[in-house]
Amino acid sequence: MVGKQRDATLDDVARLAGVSVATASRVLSGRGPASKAARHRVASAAAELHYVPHAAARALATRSGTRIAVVVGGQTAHVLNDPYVGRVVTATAEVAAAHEVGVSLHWLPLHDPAELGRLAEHRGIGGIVLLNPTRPALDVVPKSARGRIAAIGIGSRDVPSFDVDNAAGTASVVGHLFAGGRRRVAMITGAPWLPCTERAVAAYRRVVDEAGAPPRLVPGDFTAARGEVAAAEIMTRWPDTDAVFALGDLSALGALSALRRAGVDVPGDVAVAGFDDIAFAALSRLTTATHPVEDIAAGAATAVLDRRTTAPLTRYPSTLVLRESA
Amino acid sequence: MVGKQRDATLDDVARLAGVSVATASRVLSGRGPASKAARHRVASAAAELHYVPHAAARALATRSGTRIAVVVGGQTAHVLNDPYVGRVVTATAEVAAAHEVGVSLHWLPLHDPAELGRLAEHRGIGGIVLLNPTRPALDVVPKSARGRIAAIGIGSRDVPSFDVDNAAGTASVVGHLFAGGRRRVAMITGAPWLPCTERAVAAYRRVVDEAGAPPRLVPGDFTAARGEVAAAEIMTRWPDTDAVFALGDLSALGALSALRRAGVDVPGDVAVAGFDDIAFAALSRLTTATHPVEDIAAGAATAVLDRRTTAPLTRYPSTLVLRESA
DNA sequence: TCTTGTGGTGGAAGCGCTTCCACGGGTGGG
DNA sequence: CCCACCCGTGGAAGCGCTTCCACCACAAGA
Repeated sequence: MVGKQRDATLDDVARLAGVSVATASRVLSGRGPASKAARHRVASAAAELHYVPHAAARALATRSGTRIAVVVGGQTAHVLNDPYVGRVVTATAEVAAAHEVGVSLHWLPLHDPAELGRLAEHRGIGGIVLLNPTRPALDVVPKSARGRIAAIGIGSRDVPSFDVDNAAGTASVVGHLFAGGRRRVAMITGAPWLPCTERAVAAYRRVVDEAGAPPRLVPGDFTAARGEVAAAEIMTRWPDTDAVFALGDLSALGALSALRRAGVDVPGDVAVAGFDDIAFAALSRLTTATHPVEDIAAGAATAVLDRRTTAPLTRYPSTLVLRESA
Repeated sequence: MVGKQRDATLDDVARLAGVSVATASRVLSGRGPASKAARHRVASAAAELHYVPHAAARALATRSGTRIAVVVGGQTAHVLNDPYVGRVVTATAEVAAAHEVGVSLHWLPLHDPAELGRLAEHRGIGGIVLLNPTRPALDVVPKSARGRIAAIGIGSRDVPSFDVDNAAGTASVVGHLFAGGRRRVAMITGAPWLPCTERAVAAYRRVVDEAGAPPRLVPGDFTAARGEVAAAEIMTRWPDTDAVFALGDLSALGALSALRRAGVDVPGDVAVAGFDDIAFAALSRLTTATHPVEDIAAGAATAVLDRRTTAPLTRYPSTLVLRESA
């Protein structure tokens, strides 16, 4: 039987290494001075005992948190009520596990940063990952926590945040549409107040503009239901539309479904493309661009754990996935 | 500004209530004796100060964990690589947040319980939620943790676990197929080694048997890709099949897609039904039965937090959702 | 009246870690 | 050769909570 005796404590490591707990602590946490000799002996003692620091004790002593909070804005909540949040939380929980911390999920009204401030002050929280935060929301955290913890965003505009390269992804999809001979390309956007939507729309406008075509924009909200309705709106307003690009595969699939049901030949009459490359895109033969949600979330979680609050905007590449729909 | 001063500690509460920290601790944790008077004064003091116990300190003192671990069996991992795990983790993280704990996610080879035992012994873990565990896997936890923590399963057979009522759900769907006049109903199963698959298959057999029809079983694995292939297998082996029930909407959707692409009229020639009622089922007009994953996960998480390791099998009801595919 | 209980209580010792601080023995310069 | 000085070190004081244990009323039995 392995490990039947109690887990090794820092005391055990120190004793085995022949140093004091103070020294052991210093080398293991990498803070404070320590001679090469001490450093080495402590390290091997720790390895030998399979020492794993007790997260709770450490959190207590350092007044740091024991878990990282993933917070979703209230307004955004229903809109993100798709696998997206689940994927973020899952990926975060996975990197968290490796760092001896946990993850908790919070739905907060981000337009009122007070509540977020309260969360940041909370002694149990060691870091915060905000989904699509606004600038003031992101700013309130360091202020409330007085620099104790880091907060970084996923998918915000001009603040430290991680996200897919919306602009490039959008450009590649829309570009492909034109390259395929389409000329009247409409777009179903994401939730209008989200930064990622803005970026994507801007990219769409640019490509369409370069092609000398007029933009055809219909607001969306990432849902399949809205995609269905939006597709109908598009075909009513601009019957000669020959391609639809939806921000988010769910909406794209909704549009695809509505179009086909209306007797439109896809991709014959109208091409349809999405963004995200969710599992269902493959099944439905949807042309789209990838969105490495897990990688992004893992990056964000790692940054928060490292207290890298000043991380630059990090954009993950999106690659085009060609299938039958466009 | 709210809460700019440091969070209230048990000491503050005790002082305000005019009792010792020992007494305050007793009433707040509900353990040990306390007079009505003390009980009341501590309670109101705590309320007044918005006291929230420091999870890390408590965990340190009680040698309990600070997070609940969600573990997915290695063999099961790739098979559950769909939104399912994400939904479980998300729901768990949400109830965990209310209890001042976090959740971490672990992919472990459950056929070798040693690793799981190691996890159970780990000082940071306060409870374990196993996805589709086998009996030995579930048993190793209390043994390794010596009763320190609770482990409960989601979707296991005859052990304390939470799950949807697979049998009833399956029966209702298959029953509906027969009620609609179908007579040669095939089934695409889930991963064969999972208990939930067994239960569903048994229910399918029963209904088919009562209808005097022969069973037509093809193994599945919950994926859309497998659903596509399985549908083809079915139509080859039993060309007169007039209905396909797949355990899991992903497989059902895969089957639906493959069938239509092969020129089969659904639901005209062949009816297709699934199980889970995932978001996409609605979009594809798939008839299915609900699977309240979030409720189940929340129930499991709550049980673990309450250390209710001896919980009985809890089966959540599944309701039939009629749409166009069957 | 004097034991024996009670149920309620507070003091104090940890849980495992970090970190302040004082202290030692080596260097270098004067 | 002595005095700074500094690097490396260990002692010890917490972090906020739980819980053992001794202790104090009282109330009830003898």
